Amino acid sequence: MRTYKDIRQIVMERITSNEWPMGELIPNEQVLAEEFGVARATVNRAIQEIADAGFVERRRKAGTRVVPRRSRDAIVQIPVVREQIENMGENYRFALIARHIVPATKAAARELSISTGTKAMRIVCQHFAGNDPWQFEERWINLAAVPAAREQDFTSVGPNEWLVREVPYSNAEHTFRAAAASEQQSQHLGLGAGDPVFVIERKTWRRGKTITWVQLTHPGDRFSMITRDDIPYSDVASV
Amino acid sequence: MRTYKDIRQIVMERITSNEWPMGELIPNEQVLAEEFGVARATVNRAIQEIADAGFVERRRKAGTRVVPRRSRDAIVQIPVVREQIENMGENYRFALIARHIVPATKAAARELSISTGTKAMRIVCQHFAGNDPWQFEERWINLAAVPAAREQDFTSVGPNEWLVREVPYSNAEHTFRAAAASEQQSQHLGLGAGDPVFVIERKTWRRGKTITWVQLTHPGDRFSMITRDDIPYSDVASV
DNA sequence: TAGTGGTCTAGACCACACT
DNA sequence: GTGTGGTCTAGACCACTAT
Repeated sequence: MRTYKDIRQIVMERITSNEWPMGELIPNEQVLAEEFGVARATVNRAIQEIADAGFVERRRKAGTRVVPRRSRDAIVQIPVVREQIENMGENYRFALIARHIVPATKAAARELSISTGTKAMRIVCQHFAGNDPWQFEERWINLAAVPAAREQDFTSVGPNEWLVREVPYSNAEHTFRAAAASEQQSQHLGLGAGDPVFVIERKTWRRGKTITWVQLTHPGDRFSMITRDDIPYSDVASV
Repeated sequence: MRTYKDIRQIVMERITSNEWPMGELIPNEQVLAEEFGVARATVNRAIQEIADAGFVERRRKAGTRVVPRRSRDAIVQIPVVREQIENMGENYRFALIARHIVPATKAAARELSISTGTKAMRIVCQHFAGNDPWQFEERWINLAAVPAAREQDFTSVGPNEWLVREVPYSNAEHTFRAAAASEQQSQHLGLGAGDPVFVIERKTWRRGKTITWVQLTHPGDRFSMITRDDIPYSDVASV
């Protein structure tokens, strides 16, 4: 018997082979159910998932249409620094450089959505792969959102690992960019001044309160992010 | 009546509020169906989608368990350069710098999975936002995979737009990194030698044949990628 | 108004993996 | 062996929207 997965694959093949051209309507559920000899609900599930993946658009009465241009999404795994280093077979080490409770700078206040001058926690630290510096971390924590951070000294458990445990479900915004290393960054990363660095900037919040804002800086010559984006539900050979 | 979306949200709230703690089993479908007064299939659909989003793991006989640590995925929209520039309200312009059919270099042959010295198409071009250089493009096309490229001069339609039309459904691998601008890159992007650039590298293939390998270089001080990652199916305020 | 997708149900049977 | 999730069905009714 044909399962919804079979149907999902057949439909995807008809799309990717241009048997059903971009921009055109495909047969309706009733017709496909008869063709495949299954209930309409089975066809519905198959095509529903294809629509979720963005290859077709469905509208009541109008029918289901192959989406014209496939704008490509990449799913990037934001690395968890300890895991990333250990997966490389290197020894992970973390070093706290500074931990202060100080008035927020203008930039920090803007990112944390607090008033300039409000006290917040500033943390600077660094992560090593073996003996090589891997990541330099500059962080602000909004103490109004996470008051328990006051009790943490962050010498043994890094701020990220602690925050992930403390506030497991938060929204996030990431920015990736290339920059020239600041003097402090280049010193801690063992680079020359102005050398290129890859910066991941992350802001997380929950229920309207910003929790933390952090800049993670990596040596440009030793870091990259890779993502592999295959056509789902398809037999298009992936290698 | 309660819909599967209601149930999906209620279940997500129980997860994100730690009412159902990380690592623990949640009640089985039958129990939840009775609690919510719906059919088991309705509960199944709700939790299935939560499992697809990665918040729970389901195993027959073992039940459904809240996934312990939420490793964060970011969904990055790979920009389509023309759209990106036009969305900024700038005028898009494209300029072909070189188009040759030449023996593949060692690096190009490796990336295209062809023998060193096999003839392939080399394209160098550049994209402008208004009068400012925005992206410098260095591309190889595998002529064995896309023979029709020989007939294209790529003076009016850029190679990317042409390839997207010619081979709409291909698999892809993206790499993001920071680098120092090469001499050619810095000249065309109006940068100083060694200035930081953000490089997007893309390789696409279909049915085992690599189609193209391209490096897209952007001025580090004018380019970044941003991604916003909200907890789905949840009322966790997103601002 | 009519045609399409969206969803639910009650029941059934199956596949898997823990015991 | 047995309890869980995985899937299918036939029918039903609803929601939306193109015409």
